[in-house]
Amino acid sequence: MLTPHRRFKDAIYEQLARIGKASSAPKRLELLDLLCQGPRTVEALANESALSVANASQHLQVLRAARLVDAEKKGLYVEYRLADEEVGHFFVALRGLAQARLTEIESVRRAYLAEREGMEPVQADELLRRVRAGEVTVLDVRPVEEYRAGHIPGALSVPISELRSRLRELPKNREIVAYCRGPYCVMAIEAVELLRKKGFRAKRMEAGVVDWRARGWRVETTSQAAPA
Amino acid sequence: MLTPHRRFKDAIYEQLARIGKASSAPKRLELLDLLCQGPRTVEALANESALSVANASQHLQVLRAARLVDAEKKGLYVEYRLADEEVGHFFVALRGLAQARLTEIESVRRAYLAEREGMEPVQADELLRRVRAGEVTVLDVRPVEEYRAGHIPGALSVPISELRSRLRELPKNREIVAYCRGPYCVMAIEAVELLRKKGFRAKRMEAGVVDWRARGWRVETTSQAAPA
DNA sequence: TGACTATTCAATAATTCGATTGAACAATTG
DNA sequence: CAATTGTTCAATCGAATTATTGAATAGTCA
Repeated sequence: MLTPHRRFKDAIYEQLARIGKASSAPKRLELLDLLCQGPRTVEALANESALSVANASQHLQVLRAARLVDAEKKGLYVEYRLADEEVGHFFVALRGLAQARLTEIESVRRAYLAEREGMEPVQADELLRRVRAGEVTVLDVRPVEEYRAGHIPGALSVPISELRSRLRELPKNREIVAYCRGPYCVMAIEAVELLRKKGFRAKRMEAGVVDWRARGWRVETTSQAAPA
Repeated sequence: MLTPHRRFKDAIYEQLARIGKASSAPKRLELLDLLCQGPRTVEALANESALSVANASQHLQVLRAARLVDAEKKGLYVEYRLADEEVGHFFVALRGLAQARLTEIESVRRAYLAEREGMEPVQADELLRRVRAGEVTVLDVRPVEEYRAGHIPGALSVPISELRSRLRELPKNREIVAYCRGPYCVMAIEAVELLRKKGFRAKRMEAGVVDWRARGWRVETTSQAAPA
């Protein structure tokens, strides 16, 4: 009593579940999120996600088995990257669904960000529009490598670690919008706090490059200049 | 050595993983797919997905715990439904990603549909355009309840089971486009086969109502006429 | 070539997950 | 009220996952 029809359906949904399974471990989602910012070595991924290298490697291979990431040996290191833009879009969809449906996420966020984000809730769409229109100075506060791998067109790269010493590069009168890896990354929040304290008009944008890309908008990359 | 920052990230990704976990079992994805077509009772879901009722109920509760579906008691039955349109969009994204990245899906599909789908690969976007423009007669060959729960505007409801006896209702000269639950559903394929044999000009559209909705297009519903 | 490094593999133990079964519960019907 | 029906709960077992550890592999660099 196992019709061909049933076999077919089982096979199809089993394939779909490969994607779900790959997305079912918190640490794998963290790795995916990081990879959405740009390619990285196993070691870098392990460090940033607080995993042992062996453990990170294992998770990465699960992701690779699900065809979500690709690996390429580059010199001494193996570099992992998203297999496809579509993977980023999927991640955005998953994150958006979680945000929309799981109220726990908002609680967690509030508990952590608490008062520091005294930032009035900015109208996300309106802010995006102004960023696109070039009406504000856009700051990418992620590490430079991530900026190089892809950033919002026109954005300046000022990693959070260098921000304090590079304040003079920024306009006092024009509004500044800072972004980082996405809604659950704190770099842009810290940047805005610092900027405001120093008298700048600054806002945080929750969206990151993945979100930008997912909307079908162009992303700028800086080709790595290979030193002779 | 567990910074607040790390705790925060762990908590966030753990939440995201709830969605992934819920989507990690083939049978749950099948249930989701069915629910994308419209609300259903536990029994109906169990039947259509070849699960025992107890088993289906268990899976449904996992989905509910992840806030992907809602349950409502309706008389003697409990009716499950998608918790939100967004869930449908997520399912479409997951299915699309699987289709794009997992070549195995195409193999499985070909192996099953094989020659029967001697159907030339239709340009999906072009077909959608013509359907939207009303340039063709659109046939919804799913069971009536699903048609009622939501269908493509202007579509005629002709369940596959009734198609043979209702051929006279259809135009001989105008092109007919049949759709069903989606790309992995065979009802529309069977419909097109029959229609062609009977001399109609018929094509299959892979997209279903979820896909339609995911594009932000309007879906028509038929309010259930309550019999006195 | 030989030391070194980044990554992966293999084995283990702890945990979680899924299907199955039969009982429990709740609402309806006669 | 008792019988019926639809759904959920609880317990069990086998399978699959995860983190951990230490060893193996395959490259690089001097």
